[in-house]
Amino acid sequence: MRILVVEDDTSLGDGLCVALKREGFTADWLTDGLQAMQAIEQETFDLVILDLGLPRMDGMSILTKIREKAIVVPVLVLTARDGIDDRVGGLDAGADDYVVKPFDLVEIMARIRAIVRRSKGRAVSLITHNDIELSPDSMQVTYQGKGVTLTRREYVLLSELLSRPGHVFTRDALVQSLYGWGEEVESNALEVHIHHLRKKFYSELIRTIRGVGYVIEKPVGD
Amino acid sequence: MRILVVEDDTSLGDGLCVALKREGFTADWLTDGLQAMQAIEQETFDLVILDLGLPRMDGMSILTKIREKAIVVPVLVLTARDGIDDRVGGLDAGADDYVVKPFDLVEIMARIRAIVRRSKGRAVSLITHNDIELSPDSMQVTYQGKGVTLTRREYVLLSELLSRPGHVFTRDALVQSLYGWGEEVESNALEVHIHHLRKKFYSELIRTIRGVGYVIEKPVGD
DNA sequence: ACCAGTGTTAAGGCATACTTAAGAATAGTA
DNA sequence: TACTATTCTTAAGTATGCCTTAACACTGGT
Repeated sequence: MRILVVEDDTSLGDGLCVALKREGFTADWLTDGLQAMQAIEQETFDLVILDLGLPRMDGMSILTKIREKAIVVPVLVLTARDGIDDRVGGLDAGADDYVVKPFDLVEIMARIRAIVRRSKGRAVSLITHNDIELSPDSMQVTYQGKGVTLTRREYVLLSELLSRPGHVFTRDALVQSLYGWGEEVESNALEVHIHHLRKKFYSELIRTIRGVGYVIEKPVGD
Repeated sequence: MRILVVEDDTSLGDGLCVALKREGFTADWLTDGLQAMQAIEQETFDLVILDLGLPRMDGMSILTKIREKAIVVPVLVLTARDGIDDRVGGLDAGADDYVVKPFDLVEIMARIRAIVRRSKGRAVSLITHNDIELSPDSMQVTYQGKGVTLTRREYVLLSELLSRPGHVFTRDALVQSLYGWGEEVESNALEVHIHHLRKKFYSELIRTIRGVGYVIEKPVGD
């Protein structure tokens, strides 16, 4: 579950990222509006948390452009002002929710969970990779047409890797997405799970980048 | 099958909820328009029963907003007035049906079942799975031709699971569809009901996904 | 060839789920 | 309203299987 935080206030952006990671999300953080727009176009996020006051390209323009380009991603707007017209403008421009700064972390987390839950219910995004089909909606996985039973950890790990083929996930990133920040694991549990996944599918599925982490190869052609 | 009742008249709202629960639905009840709008955005309901005269945000605005936001949920509108223009306005705004107060409980229940059936896209209101037949209308269930007596909770649980074979329902989702948010349950009641269902049918009917929830296997093929 | 990093395997611990039964709650009836 | 029957929840004990651990084998890089 990948979330992009676009916020130029350093302490706020950092705090949000930490809090998000603690909740088990993967959080990326950008402070620049133009960079953010490019990231949104090129990568896939499950949610964008968008401050309105940004350098180089303001939040409202980003929001408008996202909807113009029909990019399907929920957006949670942050603003320092609490003017009604801003709120209305934001919602009109296609924001999924709206939070006025300063906000309570607990509250914003609840809203984030609500948005993510909602959007998951809508989009039936079926992840496909070679002969593997993974439907986040029903938690079902098939390989060459046959159903494959994955345990919870295996499922989380696989869906994380499959969410961005070609992207190298560091061991730390994967461990974090499996366990959050609370309880660190101090053994080779991750490697064991990788092993099980390779066994249930085929061993070339997940490539090891020695000293770094793991990747799923991009399908041919790309 | 989860239904949201939005009605500021206490006795009417309460009466509707009781009647709905008796029919095997899960009913949540709100009296405030704004709260209702938020609930509709954040939760998932199979039907909204909407009074037009509401505090803070009137029914027609809610209805309009639901359709603006493209939230997919059937709406049954209640109104005290019987003016034709209201009726037309409501239907134009996207109501699925329209009932004028005071109404007969039996009649409204029939309409509710009709709407729900229609929205599920089932021509025949009969859910079949292997040797199990479940008719939403009468709350009757047969297994291998013989009638099986299910209690209300068992029925709700089974119909929820059967509504989407192959879909993994998380424990939370099932608890919510059984109880709404009125009364939370804090024990293993869900597991007990699952146990009873397996006993009344066969234990392989419901598969456990450890750490996640439960599924009914898709029949062979796909 | 050595060493750090990674793969493989198996077993024990522990969280999760099942089972059972009894006491609350609810619905039905007079 | 009170009484009874059914249904639901709670709780405790038991069973199950996933996850971690750890020990050892392997692999690639220097």
